[in-house]
This record gives sequence, structure tokens and C-alpha cells, in this order.
Amino acid sequence: MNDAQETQITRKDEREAKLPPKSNFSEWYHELLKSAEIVDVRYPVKGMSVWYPFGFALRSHVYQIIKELLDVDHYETQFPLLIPETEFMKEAEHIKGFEDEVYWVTHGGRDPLEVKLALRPTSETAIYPMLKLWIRSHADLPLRIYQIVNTFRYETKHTRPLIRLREITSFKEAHTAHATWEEAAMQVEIAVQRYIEFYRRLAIPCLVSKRPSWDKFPGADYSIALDVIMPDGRTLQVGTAHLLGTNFAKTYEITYEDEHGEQRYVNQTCYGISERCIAALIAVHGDDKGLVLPWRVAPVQVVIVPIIFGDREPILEVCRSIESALARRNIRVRLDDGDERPGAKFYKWEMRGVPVRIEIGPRDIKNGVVTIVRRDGVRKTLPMGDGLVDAILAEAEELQAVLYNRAKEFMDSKIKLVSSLDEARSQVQSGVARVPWCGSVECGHALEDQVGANLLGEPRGDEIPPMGCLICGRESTGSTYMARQY
RNA sequence: GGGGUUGUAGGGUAGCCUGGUCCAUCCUACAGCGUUCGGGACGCUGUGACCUGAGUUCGAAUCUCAGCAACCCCA
Repeated sequence: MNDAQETQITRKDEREAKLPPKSNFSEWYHELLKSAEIVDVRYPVKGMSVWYPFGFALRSHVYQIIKELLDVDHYETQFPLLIPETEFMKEAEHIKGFEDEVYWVTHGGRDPLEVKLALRPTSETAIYPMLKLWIRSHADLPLRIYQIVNTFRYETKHTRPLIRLREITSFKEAHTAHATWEEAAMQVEIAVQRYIEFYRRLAIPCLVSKRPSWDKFPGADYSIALDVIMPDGRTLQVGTAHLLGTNFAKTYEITYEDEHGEQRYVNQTCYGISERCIAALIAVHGDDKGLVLPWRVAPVQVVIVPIIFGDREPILEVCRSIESALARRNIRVRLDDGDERPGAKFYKWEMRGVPVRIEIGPRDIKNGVVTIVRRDGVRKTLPMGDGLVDAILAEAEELQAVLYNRAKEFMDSKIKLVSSLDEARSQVQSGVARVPWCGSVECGHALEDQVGANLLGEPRGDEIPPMGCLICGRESTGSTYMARQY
């Protein structure tokens, strides 16, 4: 091998090494956030990063789905960022859960404030004093509102972009009030179903479990959580729904007059999703070449790459006519007529997860076809003409199914029912263990200690054959997921 | 919570141990011109950096301390 060849190879390796393999998840994730222009972590405050325009467009399309799902029977609102200390400190258990992570505004200009103001870590204490004013009678119930806002938590653990932040930029939080506990419990169930549907539209399967009592939302009767299994086998909590019962209603005196003229406390729920859903989207579908985005949320759904030989114009003309045919059907299409060579464009748009690429060159034009390449690697030639747009939409649908099935298969392969502590310890190194558990708090803590992982909680509606609790040995059909969590 | 590593152009790096050779290396990116274009093109020309602060010193990218920030591993 001569020097020239050696140099060639070195340079090619350097180029390909730009994105580490997905098997090295942590580094792959960080590099991808930058290369695909999702968020820029270089903002000079710890735990706060900036959405690139491309990342923000992705975020907008994703949150559009949440809005659609909620707008059926919720109203969108917006409450202030600042919460007076006096309101924030009313609910004891809630304070205990959050006060170590609160940013405080203590000054207005140079003057110290008489009442400190908290930057919301979540908005219960901002919203509930107003619900007290808004809710008068049973006719006002059920009340369902949500907002999409930023929240602030002074995280002491290591921050991680989109996953553990000091400013959560995209917290969708819903709050509901109902006449009875049962209705509120039903609302929690509805919320969970909406969230499952939300993630299904992102082609992401989730684990759903009831969090153990020591891990529920501060001030809740119970909490249901959705978790996604990340490529490295750790889990990411990507949604929660909490039954608050009358806990907050009593503190904030939120009452309604029932049919018999009596004042009763409302029963409340709250449920939330943050930009962790974007982290999950990236982690679950991405591959060694970059992002892989479901059609529905891709900022660019179709990219057209002209393959030019000699005369540009005839080829570009065909590209433009296809571009406008797609645009007329509200498809987000981009004609990449830049100066780079086709190969460079392929890599660029693959990094950004574009679901469908169309290549048009002299050969295609001669044959009356276009070449399409789906982001999952499937390559086809489709006839040019009236049916092309529909054919591409069909490909998009197929891609969606491929992504979901692939993700589901991965998730299932990462969950294992274990029958000993040793087996549990080994399983949580690379996935989720389903662990027989009697349900007691003592055994739960003992499991976390001895397995070295967290209890996610009881899987819902899915019993295991009777087995002995791994700690106390009592026979039980109960179990819990255990995993190392993000 | 504990430990480790790191901070040099838009991005990635060399130099740091052993202070002066450095108006700082190479790759990439960006701008201009030309030839190109079916999987990361090439030539020529040009642009651009030592995290912040203090200290040691005749002299600091290099040594010391502090701050800020980032990443990795473990709990």
C-alpha cells in the first residue's frame, strides 16, 4: 500500500467516524443531537440548551400530536412562570418533593422582594389557587385544561440534554378536576390511553406501570408511568399520570356545590409529558447513520436529490414538477439543488432522518421513473406520473409500521421474567427484569438494594404465574419491572 | 451522592509532561473561482482559535489555585 492510499483510507475513516456507532449509545446520542441539529448544548448555563431550528420544527410536529389528542376535551391555557412562596409552600408533601430543586427570584431590580417568587418546577401551586376561583358548581365539572410551558428544576445530578435538564422547555402538563374520586381515577386511565396512543403515533412502544408508593408524585394518591427502554437497556420515564384525589383540593379549598346544595372537595388529576419524548424518539429509531423519523413528525418528509450530468435544467425541471406535486398535497418536501455531490446529500439528509428520498437522474427520466429510498434502507423505482404522490404516501405508512414493529421487537427482547436475585442483577445490566414481588414496601426496598436497580412498578393487567417473592418467598401473582433508570 | 477525564477556529484535533522554537499543526467547515455530479469530488485562493479570573515568571496554550462548562464511569 502506498502513502496516497493510506491517506485516503485514514481520511475516509475519519469521516465515517463522525457519528459513533449506536452501540456506544451515550456518545452516539450526544453527537447526533449536534450533527442532526436538534439542540445545541453550548449555551453557557448548566443543564440548559438551545433548540436548533430543525430540532424545534421536530418538536413542533411532535407536540402537535399531543395537542390534537388533548384538544378533543381539554382547553389549552397558560399560567405564569412565577409562583409566590406563600402559595408554593401550602401543600406539605408537595414541598418536600420539590423544595430542594426550586430556583427562587429574590430581587426586583436592586430591591429584595417581600415575598420570594419560585420559578415553577411544575404548576400545581400556580394553577390550583385559580381553580378555586373558577370552580363553583357541579356544572363546572369535569374541568380539563393543559399548558405547554417551560419549568425549572435545580438538578443536582448530572444533566443530560433533553433528558435531565434544569430548564425543561416543553412541559405539557394537564390538570383536571372531577366530582368524584372514581371519575378522577377514570380520567387517569384515559390520560394513560392517550399517552399510549401518542407514543404509538411516534412508533414507540412503552411499558406502563404503577409506580411504587415511595416513588409516586409528591401529593398524589398514586402515579402511573410510561417508560421507554433505551438502546443501552436503561429506561426513560416519558410520561406520568397522577391521581391527586382531594389532597390539593383540601389545601387550596377547591370546592363545588353538588346537586343537593352541599359544598364538596373536587377530585383532581394531573399528567405530563416533556421533551423526553423527543429523546425517546431519537434513541428508539435512530441508527448508525443518524436520525430516523416517522413521517408524521419529520420536518422534511421528502427530499429530492437531482443527479446531474451535463445540462442541469432538464433534470431540475422534472424535480421541480415533482416537488410542487408533493407540496400541493401538503407534504413537507425539499429539493436539494445545492452544489454538493449526490453522495454528500444522501448522508446529510439521512443524518436528519428524512423518511423518503427521491433520486432523479437522466436514467430515471429516460425510463419514466423515479428512484426512492426509504430511511429504513428500502429502495424502489416508482413510475412517474399521477400516482406518484399516493405511492409515496403508501411508503410512508409502511415505514411507520416497520419502525413500530422493529421497536416493539427490541423492547420485548429487552424484558425478561427472572426467578432469582442473581438473574435479576444480571438482567438489569442490559435490560428490564420482570421480578416476582409480593408488593410490600419492605420487600420492594430490599429488591432495589440487592438488585442494584429501581422498581418501575407493577405492570398493568398482566399477571405472572404464581411465583415466590424474591425477598420474602410468599407466593404471589404480582411482579414489578426493575431497571436502571435515566 | 462518589470518582475520573477534559476545555485550543463553526466542528474535530496537534502542541502541554520538559515555559521561549507557536503572529500555533493537520483534517473538516465556511467564502470566491473553475472543473465536476447514480453513496461523503478535486484544484487554486482566502477566513477563522489557546474557557474565564487570579497567581508564579523576564516570559504562560503550557505550571499553580479558583470559577464556569462539558463528557464518561459507579451508586
